[in-house]
Amino acid sequence: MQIDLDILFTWGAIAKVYKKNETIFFEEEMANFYYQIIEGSVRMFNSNDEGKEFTQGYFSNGQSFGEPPLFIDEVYPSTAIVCQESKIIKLSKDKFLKIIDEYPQIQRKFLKTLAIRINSKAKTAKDIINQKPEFRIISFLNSIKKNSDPLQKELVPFTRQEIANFTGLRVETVIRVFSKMNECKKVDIIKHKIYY
Amino acid sequence: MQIDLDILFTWGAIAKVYKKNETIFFEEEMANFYYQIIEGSVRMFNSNDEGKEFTQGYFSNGQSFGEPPLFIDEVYPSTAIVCQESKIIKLSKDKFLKIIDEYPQIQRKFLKTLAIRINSKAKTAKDIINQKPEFRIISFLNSIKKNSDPLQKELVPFTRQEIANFTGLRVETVIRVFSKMNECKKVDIIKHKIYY
DNA sequence: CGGTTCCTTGAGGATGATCAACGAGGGTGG
DNA sequence: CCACCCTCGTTGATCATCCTCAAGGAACCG
Repeated sequence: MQIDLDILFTWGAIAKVYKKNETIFFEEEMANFYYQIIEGSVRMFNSNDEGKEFTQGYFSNGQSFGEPPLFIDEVYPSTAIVCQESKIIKLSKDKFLKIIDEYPQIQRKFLKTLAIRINSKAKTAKDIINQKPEFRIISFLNSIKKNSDPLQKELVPFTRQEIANFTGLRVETVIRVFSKMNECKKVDIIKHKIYY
Repeated sequence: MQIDLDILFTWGAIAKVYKKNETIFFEEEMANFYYQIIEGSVRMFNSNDEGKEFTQGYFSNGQSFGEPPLFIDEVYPSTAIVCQESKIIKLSKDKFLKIIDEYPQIQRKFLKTLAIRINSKAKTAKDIINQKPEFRIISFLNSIKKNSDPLQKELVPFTRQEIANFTGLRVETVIRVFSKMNECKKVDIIKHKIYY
């Protein structure tokens, strides 16, 4: 989902540049701003006591993130950091909610956005419960694959650690599963790069 | 979220009685109706090849369910069945979307509802990844507990199997965890009933 | 009181996590 | 061009844990 930049700036939004690995907001922090990425990418994740991380989602150019808590006066369920230097628009919660009220089409688009996210979270939950590391990894690969043709393999633009964080597995497990999948021709691995 | 019954009936909704364990819609089925429970309760879940189930959510009196796919022309990510004889309102997708357009306050409420669900799904995902059966179970117990006072224990109205389905664990594991939690006084078990 | 559903326990096994160590690649500065 | 560093990938051994399977007990309901 993205709101037109003209509208955002008219309502007093500011653009801020975040350095690589800078945190935008923390888990449990009250939600006070609407964020929309002009350029760059953002990762939302949770980490547990032992430092193990779980990635809730990646967001990039043009996308907004962290909006749900704004609608319900809640805290953020996850932490958000930028993966690379990023330019991000920031608008106060009040103004954001006013925009929503003012422009019904925008509200409608948010409804769609949230519906999409619920669907994808439902899918993720289902696949994670399903145990079986290979199953989890395949469903992650499917979720990021652009074309759906199994014959036309594309580069998987994630490190094994990142995939581990997405699937809730450990790096070593991810590596071993990929080795097996390579043997079974389910993926190609060329120079350590994964193609699916 | 619930829409006023007068409005629903005015727009041609009908109420239908479902028998216990009857299926309302299946996973992967196209979403064509809006459903709202007048009386009864509904469970949405996925099951994998080996018959292991994962419960995505329970819904009861007054609540609507299965709306997200309506907004985005999608199929249902899970199956919905009634847990007990239930009276449920059914309205066609077209009419539902018209109501949404017609009444901005209703649209706004749906935005809130979806935001709440995203938050709770994010939490669930986080807790499930966190491994540790006891941790998963406690977070499930917290999510259903009415009062938040740990001293004032209340009956947990779910069977061990149901809790297993919610947490993605096996019955035996759930039972063993509860036995331990009983010893540590984290829960009370009286006549096999669990109090938390 | 018979049947059904739910709960319980034990033994055994599979599997993913953990720990530790090393290899490969890419980029940077001398 | 080489040396160094840093991140990422890889491998093997060991361990803890949850699942599986099997069998039996308890509660509840008509």
